Amino acid sequence: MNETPDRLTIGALAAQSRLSRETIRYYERVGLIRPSARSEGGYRLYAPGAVDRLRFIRTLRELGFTLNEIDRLLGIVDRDAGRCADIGDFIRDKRAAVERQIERLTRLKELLLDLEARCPHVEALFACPIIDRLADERWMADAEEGERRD
Amino acid sequence: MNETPDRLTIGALAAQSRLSRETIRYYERVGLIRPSARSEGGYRLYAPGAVDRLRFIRTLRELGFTLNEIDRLLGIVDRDAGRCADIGDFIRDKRAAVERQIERLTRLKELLLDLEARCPHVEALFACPIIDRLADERWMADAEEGERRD
DNA sequence: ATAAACCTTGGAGCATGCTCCAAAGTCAAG
DNA sequence: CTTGACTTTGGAGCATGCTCCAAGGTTTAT
Repeated sequence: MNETPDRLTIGALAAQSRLSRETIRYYERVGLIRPSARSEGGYRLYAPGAVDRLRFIRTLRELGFTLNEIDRLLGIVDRDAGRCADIGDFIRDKRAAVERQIERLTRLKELLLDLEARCPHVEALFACPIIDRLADERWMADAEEGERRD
Repeated sequence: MNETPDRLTIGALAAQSRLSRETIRYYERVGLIRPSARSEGGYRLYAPGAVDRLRFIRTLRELGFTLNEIDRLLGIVDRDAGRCADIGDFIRDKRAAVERQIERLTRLKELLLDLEARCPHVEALFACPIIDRLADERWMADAEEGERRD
């Protein structure tokens, strides 16, 4: 009594989600996912929806979210009103952070495109003005409030 | 004989770069930055350009670059032909990764905006279709090549 | 009924990137 | 010339997110 189209073992889930078995078990330990059942012998069995859940987690990880932040968003997925405390603030802050990151990445992309165009001539690379000055306040993280100069 | 407008101590540099002294020393240990001089008593003294260098590093860190990747880009800054080996490939790959990340973040932003509009009514949140289905192939990391299903 | 392929738990180990500390020396202001 | 703020080195410790392993049980194909 085991794997069927709607009961994946951890290995099958790993293959479909492109995460390792170990990572899936690790995510279980920290509370991000649980098998929907166990076989008689104790094997974890997952519903097919677990594949989407893990891809959601993987995507957010690749975008720089911590497992803790992902857990908060999964609180919505799980309709867990408890984990949704202050979720509004969280979402607003995250959206703002994502917007800032998009802006910065866009400027970084331009720098990289500039560098790319100068390759493969190292001399030309060295002449890149942004790199040369290492200063472009439109791109770089700035001081923001709180900075005091002596 | 010490701090002047063009000879910052580590504390002043930390304040201006918004990194801690400890972090700056750590970056020195791993080769990202070096003081341009030392005082008689052994204090690190930095040229003002160090502020930009550290802001460059901080920005790239915040965008998800590893210290190792940052070191490669600093190889260009330092006109170090040695560290520039294969830099063209590196830049191309990075530019592509940055582009992909911008795309994904843009879609994520849309999800977050949707969720934000549904706040603060938890019921409405739970009704978010993307969250509900946890599937949006336009946004989610996908399988790509290499995935085999049994 | 046996082998190959899979799974279990528990715990150790590791890479990255900091962060903190103690004991001691340096510096600038009054 | 003392005091208090600052700095030094070296090393330990820590948070995150995996990753690997051993010893053993389960499944399934033959």
